[in-house]
Amino acid sequence: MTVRVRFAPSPTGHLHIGGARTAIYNWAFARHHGGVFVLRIDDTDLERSTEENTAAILRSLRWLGLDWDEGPDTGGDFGPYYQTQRADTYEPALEHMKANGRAYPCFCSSETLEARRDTARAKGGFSGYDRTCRAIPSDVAMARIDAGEPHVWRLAVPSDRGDIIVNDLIRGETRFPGDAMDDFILMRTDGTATYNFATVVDDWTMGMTHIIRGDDHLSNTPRQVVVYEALDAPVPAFAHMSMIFGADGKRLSKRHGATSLESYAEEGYLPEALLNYLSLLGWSLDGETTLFDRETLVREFDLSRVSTSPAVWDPEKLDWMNGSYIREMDAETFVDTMAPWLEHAGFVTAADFAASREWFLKLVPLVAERIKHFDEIAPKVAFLFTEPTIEPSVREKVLEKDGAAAALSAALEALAAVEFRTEDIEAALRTVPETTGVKAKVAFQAVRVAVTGTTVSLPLFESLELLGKERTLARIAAALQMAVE
RNA sequence: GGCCCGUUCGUCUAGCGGUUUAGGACACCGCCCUCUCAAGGCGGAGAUCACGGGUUCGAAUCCCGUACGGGCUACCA
Repeated sequence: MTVRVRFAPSPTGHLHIGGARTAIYNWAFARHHGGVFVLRIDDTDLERSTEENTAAILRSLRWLGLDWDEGPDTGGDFGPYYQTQRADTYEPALEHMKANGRAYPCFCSSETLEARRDTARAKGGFSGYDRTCRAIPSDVAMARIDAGEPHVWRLAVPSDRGDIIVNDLIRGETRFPGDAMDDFILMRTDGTATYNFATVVDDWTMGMTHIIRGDDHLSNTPRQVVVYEALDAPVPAFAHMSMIFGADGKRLSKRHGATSLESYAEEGYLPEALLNYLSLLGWSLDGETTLFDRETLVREFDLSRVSTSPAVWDPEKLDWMNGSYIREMDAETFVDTMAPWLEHAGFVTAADFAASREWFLKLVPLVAERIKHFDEIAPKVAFLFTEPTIEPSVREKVLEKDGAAAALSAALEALAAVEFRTEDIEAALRTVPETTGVKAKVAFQAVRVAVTGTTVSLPLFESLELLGKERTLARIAAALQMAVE
């Protein structure tokens, strides 16, 4: 049997980290088994669902490198792939359940329901629907419906159903007491299907073989199992992964920082790194391997290795991992990736990149091992495109230090005499401590500040080569003025 | 309140009854490298396996309970 799995986000916002991981696991599972990965947009929350959000979610999934075999944009034999467009399948499903006595109309008002629930809960024990309307003879019920009385349709949980056992692929056997099962609402007064009814009908009619989702749905599973049974539909296999928490042990939310995948893209994280990191949040390849590519994930992914306990989102580890991927990039790709960041900073234009590609390629090794994500790049290379301003405190600490002026003067002279290549620049600057008696560290820091404006910079000799002789000498001369004043 | 799930270094995890002085990764600390910062190399500290009972010759691993955390308990999804 072909494996069919789905990712069914609600377009009420951008793709969240947790949703992204659910998508990855479903995708990896499908690809591992040569199955079908389906994307369905669960847009039944009309109030909050938007087309923009749907588009953003698709964009984020693609950015991650996930592809789907069936979905809203790709089509497929099991469409439509928007839940709102599947509403006409719920009515026949309900008819089936009416016919076999597994659905019944309920005329209880929300208010009486609420009151009964409160008293039941106060007494302790079962607080679900008390099945009042289940006792109404069907001809009476039909008459009331015909008379136009408002009603919902409820699931009739068989009284002899017994415990519902879910053999979860991640957590193993989970048993839910049958007598704690609620005759929950399938169809609302307005004729729309509730979540637990709609998803089951959708998953069934779309031929899903495995439902892989967050464990916030674990408690919904026995309810859904009973619906499958009432529909005489095959029950799919379930796998519930734990959720992602923030550092405080609460569900990850906005107050923990960026939670949408899009914001990570905007900060210059690489999709490969996010995929890798997210994969490892609740799954392990072998306990040792931390860096792996998409093909390895597909080859090795296994639900039995998915963790049962919640994982805490760790931005520092993501940073490390992203940095690691950045360092592994080849220079050409790096240049292409950094281009938009430098353009956005206003340093260069796309044309500059094409014209000076060699120059940019030289910049790569200097900056690659110093950033964790691409939005850190602009400040590090700013001195190459704009005139640095030297903070008074830096000026005092470095340029006005004893020997700094002498060192700058000597550096100016030595550099003026050489070709501007890294090796020659280094050789020239190394003569400065000898000729002036100024300590190398002091001399080099003076030059660094003169040229970059900062005490921390990219490697000095290489930086000077990239800056070029003219600009370098001008900046050192200007700094020398400051030093002697 | 009821039902369900979870609990191994700060964090992600390995571990599926003896091979464990509980392994790896991030973070942290130290040393090396070194023109600053990184990156890299080497080393270190860090977990009485939530707690309490069992079962067993033997338990992080199996069972029960307790605590704590989370989820569901809606005419939300």
